[in-house]
Amino acid sequence: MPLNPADLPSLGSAPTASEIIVKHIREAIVSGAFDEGEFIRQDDVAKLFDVSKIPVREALKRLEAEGLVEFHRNRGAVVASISEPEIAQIFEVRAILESNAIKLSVPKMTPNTLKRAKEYCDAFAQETNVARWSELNWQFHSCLYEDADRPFLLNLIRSVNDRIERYLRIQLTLCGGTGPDEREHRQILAACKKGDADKAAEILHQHITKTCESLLMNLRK
Amino acid sequence: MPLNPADLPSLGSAPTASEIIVKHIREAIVSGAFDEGEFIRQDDVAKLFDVSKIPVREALKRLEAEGLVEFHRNRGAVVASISEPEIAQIFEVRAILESNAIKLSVPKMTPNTLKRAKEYCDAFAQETNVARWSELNWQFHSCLYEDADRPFLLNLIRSVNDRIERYLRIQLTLCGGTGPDEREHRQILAACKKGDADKAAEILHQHITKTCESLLMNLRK
DNA sequence: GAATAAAATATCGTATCCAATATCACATTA
DNA sequence: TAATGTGATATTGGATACGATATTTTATTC
Repeated sequence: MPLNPADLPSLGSAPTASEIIVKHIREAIVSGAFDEGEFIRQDDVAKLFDVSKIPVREALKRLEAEGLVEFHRNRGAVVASISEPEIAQIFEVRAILESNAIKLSVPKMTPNTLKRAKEYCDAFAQETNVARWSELNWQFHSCLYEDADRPFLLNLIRSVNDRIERYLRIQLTLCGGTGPDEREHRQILAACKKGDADKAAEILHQHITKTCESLLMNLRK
Repeated sequence: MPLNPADLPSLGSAPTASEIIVKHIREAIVSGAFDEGEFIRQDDVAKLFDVSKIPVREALKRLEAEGLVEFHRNRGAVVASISEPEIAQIFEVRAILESNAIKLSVPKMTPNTLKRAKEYCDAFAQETNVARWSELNWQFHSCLYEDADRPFLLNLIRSVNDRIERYLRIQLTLCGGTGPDEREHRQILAACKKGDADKAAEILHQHITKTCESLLMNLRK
């Protein structure tokens, strides 16, 4: 049998209440639907999903481990607020991880991946909706790392990205415009097409660093 | 008052039951006290700490997010077992993160840090107890990254290390001997003393890669 | 008005219960 | 005998109700 039975049950069965809640709250935080520092009331969430508080508390504990919420003892969970130095450090880690990921990916990159990346890039250039823009941005970035075939690294990159996406969206909502981003994306893509892994990594590193600087500048105003 | 009262309660007050349980189970998994794939029964843990199931379940959800346990639906939590390719990927990420961390740290490294690192290194060379050896190994490594002043990066490195420490300990228990490790530690230390950040990063990268190869070899037998 | 006391609110945790499901031993059948 | 079906059991996932504790807000007193 080609399938390992031990791996299937957790994948095949319906998600638990706590899993569903984790997913929704994570999405709400990442997308910026919650305000920074806003309290997430257990009772409110429980009523919203029509469940008891137990799965809600489990969900919040999980999100705490992901760095998306913080617990204040006997006061509850708040949407994690990230200081400027922390944002800078998270972007720094992004630059490190993603430049290494693309370096591993480029030598194995398929024409199909390049085609998909170009499509995301084109769609990204035309999009005006913030949520969709953010989605396409991630699609573009992550598909450049996929051929590296490093699921652990890719999951880590996703988790690190989740922590700062709300700030990127806030910036974009306030300031609009993705001009320099698109140009840099095309440069990265060109380096990938040429098979120049080091060049792609270098541009990507600069791209992420620049995004961070721009974000911090806009956040300070 | 120089302190913000809102930030204190979570730091100053006694940990919650769930926090205590997280800490103990994490330690038990990391240290290898649990067998890989072993079920962690909610009732057993609850009785052990003399609490109800709720804080236990919250603790297990947290550890799931950290990658230390896996849930099998309606069967419970098991100690996460990591496949060989996953181990290789985790070590690869370690090499990436830690070599970058030491690169950031070396230019700012204080004489005191170098002194502490040497002490850990010396103690490491004489130690025979596995748990203590592992502790000193981490102390040595992490103190080399501290002067970088990047708490987010350091926490990430710790979390990644936690996932594989149980395998390192198993290897050490079975095979003993830390000869090559100690020599490489001294080489890293020498590069740090000289202020050669790139050299330190390079040796560290090789050191971690070699540790991984050696671990996989021993695990396969 | 400032300091203290009391009430309201929400979390953290307990105890008990129930339903769904996975496992295992056993019985049945081909 | 081997494969399949069938309970019995155990454990999880979750509900409910309650108590304890800590924080915030309101009210009261000086």
